[in-house]
Amino acid sequence: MLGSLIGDPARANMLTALMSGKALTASELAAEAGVTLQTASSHLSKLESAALIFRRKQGRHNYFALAGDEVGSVLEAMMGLAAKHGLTRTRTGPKDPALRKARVCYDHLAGELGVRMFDSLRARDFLAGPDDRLVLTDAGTTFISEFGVDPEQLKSPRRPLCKPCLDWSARRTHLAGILGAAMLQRVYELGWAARLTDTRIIEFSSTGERNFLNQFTTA
Amino acid sequence: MLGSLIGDPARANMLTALMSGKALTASELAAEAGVTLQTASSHLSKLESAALIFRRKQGRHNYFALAGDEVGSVLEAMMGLAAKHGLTRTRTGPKDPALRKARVCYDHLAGELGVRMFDSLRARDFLAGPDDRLVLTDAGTTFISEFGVDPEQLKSPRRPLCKPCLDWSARRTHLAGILGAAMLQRVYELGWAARLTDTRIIEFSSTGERNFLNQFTTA
DNA sequence: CGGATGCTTCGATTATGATCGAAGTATGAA
DNA sequence: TTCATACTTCGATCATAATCGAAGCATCCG
Repeated sequence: MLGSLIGDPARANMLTALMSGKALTASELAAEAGVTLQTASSHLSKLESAALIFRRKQGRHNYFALAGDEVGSVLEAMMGLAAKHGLTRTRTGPKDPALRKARVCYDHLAGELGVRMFDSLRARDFLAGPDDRLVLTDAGTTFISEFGVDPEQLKSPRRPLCKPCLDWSARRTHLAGILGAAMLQRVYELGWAARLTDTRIIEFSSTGERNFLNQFTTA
Repeated sequence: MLGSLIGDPARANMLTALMSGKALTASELAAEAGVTLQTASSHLSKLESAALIFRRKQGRHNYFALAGDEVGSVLEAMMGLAAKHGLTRTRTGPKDPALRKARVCYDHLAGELGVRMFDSLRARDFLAGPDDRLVLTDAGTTFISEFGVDPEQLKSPRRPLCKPCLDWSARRTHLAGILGAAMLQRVYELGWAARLTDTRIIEFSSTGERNFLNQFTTA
């Protein structure tokens, strides 16, 4: 059944990664999904059997890609509806504590710290409006400016400024959109954290984490 | 997660029944799904929490319906893909012959007649390009103008003009996008067909259907 | 050739969620 | 008012499938 195939978070994350249009190896997809290679292999076999993806073997590398535009289109429609309705994933996210704590989701911060940031911005009225129409308040604009994010660089006709993104591990919302991406970039610039190579883990230094928690207080 | 919500067979069967556009009671939906009333109730609660359906209580009866045309559209796309890939456990498309023939998919024509329109436009080179980049040809622009659709009103920065949409019942493509919606509106204006109240069925008069088949010939 | 890397397959573990019996509440009808 | 019907909620049961360690196969590279 298509729904249950896509409904598994690990498979959903792999399909999401493949929606970029790039062909990825099993190892890369395992990292995207935050599962072991054997688990990923098992999932990929199911997706392939369902003709949602196809594989191309190059030596010892297996490259996987979405089977066609129709697949991508349906996935996109589903994600759009899911995003609009703020649907909760049933899995609680990856086992790896580091991934649970802070990781890359597309291009913004996810995990407990990602949720923390969102909650903080919400609690302090830096973000306002219902989840499907989040806006940055004047106070919020001031806040991010002082944090080092230039509001002027956030304008884009094609991508929302603020967008809630349902966090896989925390079952709550973290901040996506242009602002989410810019905030993560700023965290990198400040040297508070860095992305571990070939994973989605974002590793904070102890000082960086302390600074982050202070900056994005929920008290 | 949307996928897993829809992926459960009982829920899938209930959603399928609701795609007719009619509101059904919990008891009716339990029968559709082949589960007890208490199980159905539990499932319906989940679907309602996910805003995929809404309920209307009339005395002791609870009527459930899909939350909107958008939900129906996504479900239809999923089912179309599932059917095409042989992933479905149930019959392809609705059992109601009227729904199979012509129904609303979001805001455009689906079903056999919807596929017929698309095939016709394709066969006569009114639409060109690969499916992910469909464009209206000059001949096509002339054709739709003569049909009574104003090309100037079709411009939108936010929505594609032509877009293929996988048809649930026919396992083939029907036309979505602005043009698809405009064409359906025109069919209504011409009095060839009308949407049945409280359903997604589009009912053609015999004259209307004859005219439609002539207009969108595949010969 | 031997060791490293990429990946598949097997099998045991366990978290998850569908399921239904039981019980309770709300509404309708006689 | 009593009984029937529609539906919700609770909780125990258990089937399912995701998960990863272990092992094996295929390919690459020094």
